[in-house]
Amino acid sequence: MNIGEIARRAGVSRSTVSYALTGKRPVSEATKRRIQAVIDELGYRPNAAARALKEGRTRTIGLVIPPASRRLTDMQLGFVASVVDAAAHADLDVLLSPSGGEHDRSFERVVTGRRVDGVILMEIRLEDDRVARLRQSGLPFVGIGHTSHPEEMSWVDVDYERLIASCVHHLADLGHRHIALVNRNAELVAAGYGPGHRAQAGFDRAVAERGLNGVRVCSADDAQAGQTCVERLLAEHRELTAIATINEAAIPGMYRALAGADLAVPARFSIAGVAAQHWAENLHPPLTAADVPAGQMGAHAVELLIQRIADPRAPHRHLLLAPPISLRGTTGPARPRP
Amino acid sequence: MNIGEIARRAGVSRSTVSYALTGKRPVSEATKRRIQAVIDELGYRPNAAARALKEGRTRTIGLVIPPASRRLTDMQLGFVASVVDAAAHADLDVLLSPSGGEHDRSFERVVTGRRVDGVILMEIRLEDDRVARLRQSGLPFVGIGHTSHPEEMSWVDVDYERLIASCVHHLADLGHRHIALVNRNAELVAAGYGPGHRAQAGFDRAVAERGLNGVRVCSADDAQAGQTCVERLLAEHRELTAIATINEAAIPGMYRALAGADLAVPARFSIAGVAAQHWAENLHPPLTAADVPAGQMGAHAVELLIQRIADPRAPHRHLLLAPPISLRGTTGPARPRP
DNA sequence: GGCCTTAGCCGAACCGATTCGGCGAATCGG
DNA sequence: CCGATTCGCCGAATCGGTTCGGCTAAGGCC
Repeated sequence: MNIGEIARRAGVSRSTVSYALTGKRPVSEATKRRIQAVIDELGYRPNAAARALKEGRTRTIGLVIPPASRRLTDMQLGFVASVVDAAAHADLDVLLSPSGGEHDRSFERVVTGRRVDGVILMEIRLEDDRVARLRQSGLPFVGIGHTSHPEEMSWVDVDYERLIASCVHHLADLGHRHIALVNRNAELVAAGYGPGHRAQAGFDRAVAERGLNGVRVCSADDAQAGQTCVERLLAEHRELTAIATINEAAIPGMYRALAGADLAVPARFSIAGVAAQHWAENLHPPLTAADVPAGQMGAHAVELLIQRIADPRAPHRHLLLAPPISLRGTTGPARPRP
Repeated sequence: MNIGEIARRAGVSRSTVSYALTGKRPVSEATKRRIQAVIDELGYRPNAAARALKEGRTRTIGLVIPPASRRLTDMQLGFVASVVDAAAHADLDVLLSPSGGEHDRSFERVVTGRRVDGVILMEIRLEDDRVARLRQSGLPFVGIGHTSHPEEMSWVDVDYERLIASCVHHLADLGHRHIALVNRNAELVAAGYGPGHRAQAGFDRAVAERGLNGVRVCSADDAQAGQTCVERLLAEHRELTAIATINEAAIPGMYRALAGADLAVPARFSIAGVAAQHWAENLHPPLTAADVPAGQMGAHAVELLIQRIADPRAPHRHLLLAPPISLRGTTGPARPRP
């Protein structure tokens, strides 16, 4: 079921079959039809490996995700889904590669084995050696997130700094003077996870600008941890009346901690955050949050990558998204705690 | 940076480099070291396409997931993660292919373009034409889930029938006489989604065996739908005291509906279900459920697939998992509703 | 009618690996 | 010391496509 077989049955040469399929040289209508008939009959598809070998491109992109052991957040899941979707629309296949854990063999295979035409990198650290690795390999790549040298690569990202600042300003406008930031898990932030650092920066800036009392804490990325984190927070900072957060997964636990402390939301306590729209809407009550358009981001990343593959020496492009805050009713006027 | 370059710099032939790397023929230690030195210096990796072309295998497996538009359940996410993980451990790459939506081009490419050595198929319908397609193509594949002809393919699956029956028996043992089954969304079940049908079968069987009053409903797969579904259920069946469910995503909404109706769990109302362990544990209160070991299932699927690739004519193997119910405190003795 | 263009097709080289047959030298047994 | 094995390596074929140069016949032009 190779091109030679098709050629033989159609009574033409292999090159003619190839040209009939790609259209890169003229082939008579009659011959085209004859070839197509044979192809349909035998269900022939060109061998991807042979084509990749000769053409020097694989029509495949790599998607580097956090290691499987770590659970993806709802937002990350949205990225993956939209990347896969956008790639499918562009007739590209997606090769998944978990990295950051123990098996960096997968990442190495993808980067250096010429298995893909380009790479989309998720969960980027401020100093990320995968970026260095990709840069030196010359493989086109686009980040979802960026490093401390944003100009040296193409990326799309969420402007966590600005968004968290917006949350703080929003809360301050409502009269809140004592606000906590609940960040992602401490190891991630310590390892230089960009969103974690930028959220801190935005929080600090807004707190300073408004002359507020700000507290920063980290919580592991699950509901249980969110609950104990906020319980402690409430106990240790009795004047606290609001929380800003980028830790999606911990939010249900925060709700529980507040309910347990008899602090109704938003009557007695306010929460605002940055989260995937789907997640924010499905919380109860729905979270007032900057809705990260995960679906668009993945699509943009694919688009950027396709351009980069087409012209690897074009200047880098960046896309910093700062969606507006959707008021859903978890923030209200400050009321001092009893 | 191809094998010829390495060979030239090491002063040997290309075949010797190949044999030095694969070890399929003896090569002297001295030559091996010399070759390895050149390889390390240049950072050479064999071209995957060329190797795939010659060897006739790609060292890649395809993972066919539900279309990106649909959100993956926590359980499905667990499958994906564990498949990727297990594949990485076996030095296999994973090609993602969304299917079932509009872009079945991706599926066709994977199946017929010889881009993968085998396929893992998720979310299988009782009558699934992708299975027919794969069978006729001769490509080895393993299902996570199975069709109405279970003997004609290899698969791993959760014994929903037995597990839901166990839930019902457990509830009956606690004295519940009026039990509802909350299934996955209606379209999916109508389309012949296996777990949905088998859950119904198990529910009906157990209800009949214990002479109970059983109600079957479907709920869309999100919290909001779960809430309205249970609210209606409670209103229309005032004697109901327990729910069995396989609809993970709807459970938080069910909790809310019960709380809204002043039915404390488990004091006045009981819930038992089938869910990913991680999900059940992170609910509040933690759900009494048969914990689907999503992680193991993905690993098993990969293992089965590897065997199948190695010997495509070996008899099919099946793995039907029926994990025990973990009592976490959402079920208690029946108490008639006011 | 002769010459030039062009459409339409063929043959062969090539991409970068694997793999098989074979060859020279070293080793071994008798 | 000679024939048989074994070791270590090479050369060439091969996988299945794409692509380039070239050939033939038909058509256009003066």
